[in-house]
Amino acid sequence: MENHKCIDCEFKSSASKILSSEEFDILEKNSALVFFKKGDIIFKQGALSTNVAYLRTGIVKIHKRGVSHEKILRIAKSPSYFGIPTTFGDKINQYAATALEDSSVCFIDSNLFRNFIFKNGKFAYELIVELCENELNDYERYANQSQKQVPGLVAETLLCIADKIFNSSRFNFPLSQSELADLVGTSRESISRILSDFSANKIIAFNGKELNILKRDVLEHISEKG
DNA sequence: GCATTAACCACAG
DNA sequence: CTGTGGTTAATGC
Repeated sequence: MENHKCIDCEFKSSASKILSSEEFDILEKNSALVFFKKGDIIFKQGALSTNVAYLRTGIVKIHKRGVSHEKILRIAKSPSYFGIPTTFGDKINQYAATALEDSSVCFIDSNLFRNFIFKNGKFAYELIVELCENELNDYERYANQSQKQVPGLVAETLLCIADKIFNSSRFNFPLSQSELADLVGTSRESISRILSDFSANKIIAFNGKELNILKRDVLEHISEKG
């Protein structure tokens, strides 16, 4: 645990911006700021959850063990809450979270968090907005996942990560190929072949882990035609 | 039938 | 962890 001053935090959620200074005091006494390295597990599937998790800085993957292998459900970028469903939906974590980049997370006591929701309607509203945005994004991806061919899904995913997470067409790709497979819902071998193919056609270029999207229009086309 | 797509396996850097 | 080749199953002309 680190000493932290919630009221001065530069990374407040839009919900917590609404809190009063008294509420910030209570928040501070009932939360912990924890730093994670890339690859660190933030919380495990199957473990007891007593805190809400707020991603203050960094990027994490939300993943869940399926019948045969791991499925990445979502990539979350700061600032965002990523442990609300697992804290309020069940006592036991129904999914896991792992840092994809060095990250800092605030763990907030769930009883306190529940109190804020009860007492502060605007706070609750901001949370609902965030949860809804996530849900709509997920619906969008699930709708396509069963209808596009794999190269289309890969193209879509690369564009999505570029636009929504890094706001750039050139960035350090945060996932391994097998993680990308688990996110898209395909095999690691298919990812390898598709990425090689994209590279051979100069649509993208990998420089180590740095991805450069060279032909966004082609990628968009592949993403759409599925 | 024949072609395409993609998964699974195995093995090699 | 990634790249490839062989094989196999499903699907669509």
